[in-house]
Amino acid sequence: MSFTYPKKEKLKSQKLIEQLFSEGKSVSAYPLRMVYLKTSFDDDTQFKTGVSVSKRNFKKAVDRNRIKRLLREAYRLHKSTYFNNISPCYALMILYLGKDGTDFDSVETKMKQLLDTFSKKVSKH
RNA sequence: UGAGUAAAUCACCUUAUCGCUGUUUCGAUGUAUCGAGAUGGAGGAAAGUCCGAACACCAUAGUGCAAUCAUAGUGGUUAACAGCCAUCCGCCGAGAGGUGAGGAAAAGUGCAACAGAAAGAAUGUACAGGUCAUGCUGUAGUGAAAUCAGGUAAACUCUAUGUGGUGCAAUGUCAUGUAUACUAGUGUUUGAGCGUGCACGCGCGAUGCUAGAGGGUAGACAGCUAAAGUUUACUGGUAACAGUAAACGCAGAUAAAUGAUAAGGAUACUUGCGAGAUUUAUCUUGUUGGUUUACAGAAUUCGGCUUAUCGAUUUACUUAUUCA
Repeated sequence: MSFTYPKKEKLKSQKLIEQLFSEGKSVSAYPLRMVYLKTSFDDDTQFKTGVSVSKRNFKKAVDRNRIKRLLREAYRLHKSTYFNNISPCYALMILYLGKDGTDFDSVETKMKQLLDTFSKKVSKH
């Protein structure tokens, strides 16, 4: 697994996302929260991940874009270190719950925590 | 040099590493992907969605009436506009300039603070004049306005002109799925209902329409970026703008790309320290550290308007002072 985040690994199907939010479980490391669901994909990808920032907390599109970019970047850089030992397929959605802006360092540390707790929780079962 | 006015331009940069996305070339095969290379990848407002269009569909979007809304000196400009340019007039400013919702008050209705006897209905008080007599006439006094065909139309109104609707989630093709099922009402050529309020006309229309309850899909491609295009030069025009020539080929994402990190530099501000100048508390400059670098993110595409915006630069002009 490399540091890439191509189109295939993005969660796009509206149906799957609805299913994810209604049936999925979640872990959180404030201000981040990850919803996940065990599933399977038609193509070979193991994970499909989406990123979301509430319009309620960030009114301006620039701020939302900025945070989504930071989230994607942090996910991209750290997913390989935590996901190598996981075998089943998962759909993931990472949410940003905070109301204030942030920087890359804090997002990175929180992302590590989040992925760590996720991988531990999943590998138990 | 100070103060100011009006236009125009720019919107931090460079390198390295790791990524995202469009196009294209080559190679590999499991024929749809992978790998490698090359090359594009946010704005002046991309924003608000306020006007005007292109384009698409709604019977050939057709006629009349009504309503609504918009515009409002004059002339020009444009595909079009409520925009823009020029100019007249009013108001503001010492000026460069700014600003205006600038058609009509003898069609009608309404409204007018304070002051004042009285505010659209009539005349009161004082003085003077005049008459047989009388607010009959003038002056004073209040006020923006006191009979003047008064003011007011960012009050109704009238006049002139314009105005069909829905918007790229339009629309078309392919794929996938399915229910021409059930209940009630209504209707089938003597026509329910639909297409804009009404009327006419025209068209669609029975596997219909309305209501209830319920089921399914929600993917791909086209539309989708060559355009009333951008830049430069010349010509015409006071100008908006138009014409000619040359060059360029300039984002196309879709849970939505254009990013992250590190280093260095630049701009502005500033703490401390140092130097210089003088008007002795200001300016110029060196260095170290710190803080800044705004508003803001394409979503069918253009022309405008409006709003947000740290700052920087250029040009033209006005005015004050000094010098010649």
